[in-house]
Amino acid sequence: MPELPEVETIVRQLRDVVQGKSIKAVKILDKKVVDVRIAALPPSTIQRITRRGKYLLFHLDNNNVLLTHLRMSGHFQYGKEPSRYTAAVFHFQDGTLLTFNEIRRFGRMKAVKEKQLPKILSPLGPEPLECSYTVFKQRLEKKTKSNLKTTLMDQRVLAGLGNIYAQETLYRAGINPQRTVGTLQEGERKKLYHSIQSILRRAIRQGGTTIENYTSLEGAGRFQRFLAVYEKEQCPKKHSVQKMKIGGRGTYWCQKCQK
DNA sequence: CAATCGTCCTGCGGGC
DNA sequence: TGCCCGCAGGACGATT
Repeated sequence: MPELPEVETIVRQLRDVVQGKSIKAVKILDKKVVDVRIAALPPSTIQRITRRGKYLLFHLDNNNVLLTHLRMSGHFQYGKEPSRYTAAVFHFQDGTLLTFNEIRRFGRMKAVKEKQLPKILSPLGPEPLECSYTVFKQRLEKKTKSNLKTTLMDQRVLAGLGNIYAQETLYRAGINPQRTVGTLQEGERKKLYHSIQSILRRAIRQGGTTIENYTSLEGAGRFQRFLAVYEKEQCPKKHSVQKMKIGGRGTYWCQKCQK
């Protein structure tokens, strides 16, 4: 499940291989996943590739943007022939190709105008890695009665954390995911803030986490080596890890390390 | 306001 | 061995 570090990794790799290239033709194989209007756009060059939260954006000519969300299993492949999961194929002027693939068909790619972006992206909270502690604290203040882990995954509060990194940051901060936001002491909140910063940075450095479907363009990420609780039986201190549902989502945590 | 539930969709694992 | 069933999960809307 691509979260911020995985999307950031993919964005960086896409920049290396397709930024600046001219799109000759787009073939859409799954109309549910990919907006058919994309095939009708005038021939364009990929000017820039950016990320906002878990969204990935291809900025084309004429202020057109391909707004992409990978959800659970969306992924790109460069220079490989389409597979049964390919939703769209981008053919470039130089003869190379990029495929957008989606196994579970939850991912989306749509065409929007640059001008529409502020409005479309306005519900999103700040970028975790560009967010000061003061802003982080302010964001949490609006959710004092809510469950902490669910709040970390709420894209309107902070944009980019998903199920894996919410659990990992809480472990590192030593905080029980069942806690309510308002019960955090100042010291705990600071520790959580710093955990988010360091885990996301490290995960990006490691090329993301590869669990099941996620592969970046260059293959597997390496952060799964550093996971402390997610899908683990023991935490790094060899305590047994619990699993429970929080907000309907599987949650791993250590009863001894997280209070 | 917060939590829960249903929906979308497919692969996979458990059970028999 | 093979089939069927149910689960998982990000976002979002509807309901409790």
